[in-house]
Amino acid sequence: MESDIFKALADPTRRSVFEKLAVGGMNASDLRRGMTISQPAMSQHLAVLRSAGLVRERREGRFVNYEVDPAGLVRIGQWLARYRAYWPRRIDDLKALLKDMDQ
Amino acid sequence: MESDIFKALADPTRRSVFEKLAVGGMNASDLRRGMTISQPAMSQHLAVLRSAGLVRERREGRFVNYEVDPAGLVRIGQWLARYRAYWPRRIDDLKALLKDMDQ
DNA sequence: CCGACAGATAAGCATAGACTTATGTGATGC
DNA sequence: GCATCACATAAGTCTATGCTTATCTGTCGG
Repeated sequence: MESDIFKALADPTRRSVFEKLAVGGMNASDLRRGMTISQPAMSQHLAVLRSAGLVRERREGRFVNYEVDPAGLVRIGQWLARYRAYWPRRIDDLKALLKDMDQ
Repeated sequence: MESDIFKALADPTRRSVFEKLAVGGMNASDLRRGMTISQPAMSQHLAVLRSAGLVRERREGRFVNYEVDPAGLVRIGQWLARYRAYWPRRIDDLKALLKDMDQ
């Protein structure tokens, strides 16, 4: 079910790619700038993100513009919503938990 | 960073274990009921969920009671919140997206 | 048409991860 | 004390996955 999404996000390289795309859509070459990653590797990562519904592509001449696909995020949101019962009820509890998690 | 959490949830067996625990805390043996999984495998899965902060344990005699740890869910929520900008703004857009995702 | 470029795909390799069987550890009951 | 139970850990195996190099597809400028 959600395996593809969580698998896609389990890889740190793919998470950085996704994060870059979240700032703004761009093509595969632009995504590579500043990252030590080969062209095929990037292409493969994008394919994984794409089939997980986290990213979508749009052909633009000989470039392919990638952008965040909200569908993937919504799928995670839906999964998370199933466990709403375990979310800290009071703001103070959440704050305390976040403080605990920091260290 | 979040690799441990997403890796933990990438496995379908671990997601079912987590889901079971979300209904109510129980020990490792109870968790195995109805699942075709060896005792060591369960123990290993629980260790992964535990070190991802998704589950926590409480010793009870010779049993170990496992339960959902809200900290893990909150961490996912925090990650998701970073991409709030891509969440459908209007309810209608969300509904339409969910409808699209169904088929 | 052709050379250069953007990107995808193929095939091989090396490591990570999920399983197995065997054994270790600690609590319980007789 | 000792057998048993609940669980953890060790070590080995097999598959999945992320990388590499090499090659293919498709688009552009001349």
